Amino acid sequence: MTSSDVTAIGRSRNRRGEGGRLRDEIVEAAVELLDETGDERALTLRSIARRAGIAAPSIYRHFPDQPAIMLAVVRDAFRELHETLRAAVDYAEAAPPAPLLAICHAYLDFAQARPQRYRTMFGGLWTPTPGESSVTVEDLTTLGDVGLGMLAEALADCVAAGVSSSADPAGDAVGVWLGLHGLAHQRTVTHQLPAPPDIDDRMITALAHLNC
Amino acid sequence: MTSSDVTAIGRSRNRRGEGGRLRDEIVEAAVELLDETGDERALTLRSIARRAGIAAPSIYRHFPDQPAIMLAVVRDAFRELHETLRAAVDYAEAAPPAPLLAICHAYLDFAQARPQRYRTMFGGLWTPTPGESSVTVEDLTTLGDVGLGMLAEALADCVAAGVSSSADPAGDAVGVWLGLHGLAHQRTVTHQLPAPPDIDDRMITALAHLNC
DNA sequence: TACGTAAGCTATCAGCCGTAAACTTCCAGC
DNA sequence: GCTGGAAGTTTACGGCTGATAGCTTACGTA
Repeated sequence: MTSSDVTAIGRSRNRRGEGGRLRDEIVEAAVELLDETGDERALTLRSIARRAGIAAPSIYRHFPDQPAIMLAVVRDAFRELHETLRAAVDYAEAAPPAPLLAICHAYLDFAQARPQRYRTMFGGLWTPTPGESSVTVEDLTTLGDVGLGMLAEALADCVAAGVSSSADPAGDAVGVWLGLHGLAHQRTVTHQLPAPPDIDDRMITALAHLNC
Repeated sequence: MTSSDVTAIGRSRNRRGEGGRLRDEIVEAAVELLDETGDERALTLRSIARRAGIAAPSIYRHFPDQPAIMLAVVRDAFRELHETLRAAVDYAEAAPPAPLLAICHAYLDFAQARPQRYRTMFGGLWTPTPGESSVTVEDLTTLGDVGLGMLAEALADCVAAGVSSSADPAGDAVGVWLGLHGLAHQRTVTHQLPAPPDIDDRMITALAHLNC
């Protein structure tokens, strides 16, 4: 046993009904670890426990598995992303294409502010082998659909307002999202891209068929 | 020690000057493992050795590190990608935009045929912590530039031939690549995308400003 | 005030990992 | 034929991992 596995002295136990609070602390510790190291391999059961200041087996009170923690982290990140996008589209009440652009930029900002979390969300690596974990697949496939729906709606509004010439807003929204994803994902890996500074708007304009 | 760590009986040692042959076998074993498991965490020194039918420490004759194997795998994959793209553009001698489309489709086909390797190439996760490994950073940033250059050239030809209205072929080529990357990368994660079947050409046409 | 139970801990297991050091085998050239 | 070195092996060490079983502590309720 390593000495760092020993419980931190400062922590005081939660009250009777509030044991669930530790659950949030565990997820929080995992997120911190992910943001700092940028390596989801560093999110071991034990390292998370160390970071949260608890003993490793205490995690099993709140999560059945180690992959279950990853799922919680990713789910949290998706919830945060959806809230961000929702806030962006609510804020931009101006005429199209302003809401669409707001969503797109909010998406890119989200990814840039949390590169490691973004990469983990969409990297697909944390996905556990089916049957070996408590995490089920249907949980995952629908996680990204909310954002896509908002994008499709905003693009349809653009078409209705005459600022987009898209003949298939639903299909083109997927294209817009894939373009955003490529840009966002690559930025999480490197900033060495020889891209022009307005690459964001160029891609969005082209993929959404704006002003054309 | 696990019994599976024992050397396979069948292997016969390489001749005097041909020790380097094992190097290729090691990389090959790593690639097989990556393609099968889809998890770069499975590419451990020992699992690679088991797969190659050798003892684990034998790897150190050919690689200083475990990350060095990953670099070799990724480098190999990039070389293969570049050869594929080169072949595609050589084959398509037709007038623009045929070469551009050929490159793009070859790129997407490459990713779809080797999803795990593609994700590893661009996932950024295998990148070792600087200073802790023999792998240097300058090795990595330039790995993808070759393909980008080919793309830019093909796009410039399109502009010259009047089939693209791009005002900045070099910059837009980056956009095209990012779009392709988003599409290719997301496909390596899931096929559940609600994308129209012609999403590839839609994105390429839009990002490259073809026929417009 | 006594007690049941939630909350978290200690101790421990088996398994895998990367790596170092020293040993064996066998070929190539003198 | 002898010998040196290349090729690869065996053995071993320390450290980390996920997980289980059973213990302690303290709080809310009856």
